[in-house]
Amino acid sequence: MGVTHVLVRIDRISEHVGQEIKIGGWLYNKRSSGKIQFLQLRDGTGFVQGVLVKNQVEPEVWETAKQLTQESSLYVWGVVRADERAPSGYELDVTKVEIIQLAEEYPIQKKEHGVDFLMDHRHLWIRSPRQRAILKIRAEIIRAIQDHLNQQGFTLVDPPILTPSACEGTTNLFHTKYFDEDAYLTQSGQLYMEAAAMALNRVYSFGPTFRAEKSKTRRHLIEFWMIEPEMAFVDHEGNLEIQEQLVAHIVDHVLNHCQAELKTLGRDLSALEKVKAPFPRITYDEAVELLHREGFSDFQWGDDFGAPHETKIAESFDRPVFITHYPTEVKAFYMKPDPNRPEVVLCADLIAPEGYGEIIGGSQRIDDPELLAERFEVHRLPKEAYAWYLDLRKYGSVPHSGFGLGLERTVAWICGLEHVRETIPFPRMLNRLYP
RNA sequence: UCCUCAGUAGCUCAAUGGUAGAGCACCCGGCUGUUAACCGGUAGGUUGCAGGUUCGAGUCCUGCCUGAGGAGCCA
Repeated sequence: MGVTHVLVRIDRISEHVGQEIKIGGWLYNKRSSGKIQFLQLRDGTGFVQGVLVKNQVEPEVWETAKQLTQESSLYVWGVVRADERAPSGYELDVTKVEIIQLAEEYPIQKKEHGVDFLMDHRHLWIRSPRQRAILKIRAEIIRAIQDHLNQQGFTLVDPPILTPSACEGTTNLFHTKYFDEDAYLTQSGQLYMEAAAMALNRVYSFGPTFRAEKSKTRRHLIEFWMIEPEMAFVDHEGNLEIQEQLVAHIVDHVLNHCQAELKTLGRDLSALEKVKAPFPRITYDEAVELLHREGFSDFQWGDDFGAPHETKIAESFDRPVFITHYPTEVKAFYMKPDPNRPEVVLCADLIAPEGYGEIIGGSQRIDDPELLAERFEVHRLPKEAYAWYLDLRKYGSVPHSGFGLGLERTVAWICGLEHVRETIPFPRMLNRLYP
């Protein structure tokens, strides 16, 4: 028999007031005076302070506690007591301490550190309350997405990670070998999801994505995770409704399940509470007019928006905002042109509030085989490599739409973070492959 | 790839071209309610690397390396 079945989790400690319990955890910090010691304990589920008074515990227990170093692992026995002075409302009057391992001098201290130092120690940094809160919220966001999509009749489909060629043919891919052939790490599962939508109707993927871009900003990772839903028989307007319901559900779920974590992060909840469907929609044309009014007078129709433009547009709204009908030229080859106005496509980017930028890019896809072939010519894509994709329009093509939601940008926005590097356990960035 | 900034003790940072320092952490001692506890003490250095200017360089100059912020590109 293991020991875990008798351990109490710190997040359940309120159920054990007055009882003597055993917890397994780590010493997060220690404060002491001559005759009293305060042990700051964490077990991954929460934090609690253990208290030892010298003349109330066995001398061996006192001496054992005195030896403890920061991040030493240990079992602690003690009696749970409600205490208004404790941040969590509960304390543990320690009766016994058993050291599992006495930690060496711990590199991360309870003070400010530089980014480079913390990233070098990411494997330890994730133990801190703030990083723990972010990773918990990330997990709850994933749960909210899967719960919502499953409930809406979507089926999870996993596209390949090793691919024979580019999905969109624009960004730089990570090259590798597939025995004697060339292969690339996926930059999007979308084209495969279009195939899946013709088989299973409403589908979504959730997986890692790789971009070998020399991007070096607070919004970029080399390896990141995307949710890519694809829906048969759904048009542009239906696509937007599915997106706004999903995002509103994510925010609602986090507000309902992560109050403690949001508090740890100091997140402004009022900004999140405003995130209710429907979201405002403006066309690309209207966005350009808005930019002209707001000081970007040299912005030309036909240009794509940069980060400062997205931020300015987002500032005009208190909820995420859809920008629709971009010029065909600046968007991907598979997007369906507006039948009434072929110079723009039936697409939308969802821009998060507070300057977090684009969190969703989506569109209605081209379903006409001849038009799709034409787009291949314009974009100079090799038809042989995409023969299977073109097949989808030959054998029962239907109107369909889809989108990709960037998980890390969504986590950064909901958590109110400065940089996406904190939203993923071990970020892969331009200058970082370690740890 | 381009622009801007930075690199000094384990960490965070000071030091007018003139003896390299402080706080925190570690270690030792003190303290009965601490919240990044506090008080006293010990120890801790190839100032990113290579050149150059100078009587003298952490400081000025040149090149390189590493990192950060941003741009482009994107989610």
